[in-house]
Amino acid sequence: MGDTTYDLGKAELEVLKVLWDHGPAAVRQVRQHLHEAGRKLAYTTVQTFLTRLEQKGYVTSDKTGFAYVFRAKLTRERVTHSRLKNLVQQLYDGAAGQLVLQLVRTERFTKEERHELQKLIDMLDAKNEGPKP
Amino acid sequence: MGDTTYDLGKAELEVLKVLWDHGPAAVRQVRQHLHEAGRKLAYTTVQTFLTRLEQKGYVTSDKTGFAYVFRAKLTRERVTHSRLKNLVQQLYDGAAGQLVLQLVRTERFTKEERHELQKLIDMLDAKNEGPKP
DNA sequence: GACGCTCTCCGACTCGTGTAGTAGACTGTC
DNA sequence: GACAGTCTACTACACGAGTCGGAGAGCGTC
Repeated sequence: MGDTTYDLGKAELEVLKVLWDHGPAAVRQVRQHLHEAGRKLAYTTVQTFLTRLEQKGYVTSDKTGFAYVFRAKLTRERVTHSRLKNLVQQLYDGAAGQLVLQLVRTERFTKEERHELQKLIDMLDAKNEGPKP
Repeated sequence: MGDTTYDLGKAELEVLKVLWDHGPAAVRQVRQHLHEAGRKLAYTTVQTFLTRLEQKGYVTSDKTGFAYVFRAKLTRERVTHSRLKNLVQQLYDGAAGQLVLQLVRTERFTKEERHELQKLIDMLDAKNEGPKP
């Protein structure tokens, strides 16, 4: 489960991200948010993306009021996971650890993140004392 | 430095990966390796990719013997880094920690990797007691 | 009830990527 | 020195993604 590879273009993802960050929205609102993020697109362009996303089953729409309101169906976590899986697969033949190490090596972390990370590792350590995958 | 975004298509990356995994090679060898990995491509297709990679500056070629031998210029680490940066940027607005957490939460690690990770965190903890980027 | 605004639907165009064929150059062998 | 095999260079084409415009439908307002 969850091994699906979601084919999202760069721009499609931007649109989806607006829905994640700001919740359900109509074309106009989405476009507005994109504008504010420095992304100038024609109304119909945004609409095209939303329509395509819907065709792919990644968002749903319902027409309560005047215009269709779009809502993300696919979660950010799922996309992250899929993207990472892909990355790990393509670059490291599936050895995820290598990637995390590379990440931890090169990225900056806040103190909170380091703590959180520490906790997770402790959990991993605990969990991996015996049970099966 | 190193913030460049490398535009590599899926197939281009596969080819580049062969060079990473097996070292410099001519078209025929690359094609051979791809075949062994279950990827059947016409000779000229592979050649096209190598040429394009060279045009983009990601590989170099030199004609010592009969045929051109291609060598990766771009490293796997750079691509990983760039890809991750992109991912983090696109999905989390640059908050890398979030991604690592998600990764550590959902991926499996070997004992060695956990140790290595632990070491890195210790280093991070030490390093982040004061100095700036 | 006509005007204007906003929405949706559909079509269209461009560019990059994936894929490959053909023509001609080169090299080694009899 | 002619032939067979291999290499390179150039060209081509399809498809998806990114981008947008125009035609027509709904709705609110004077």
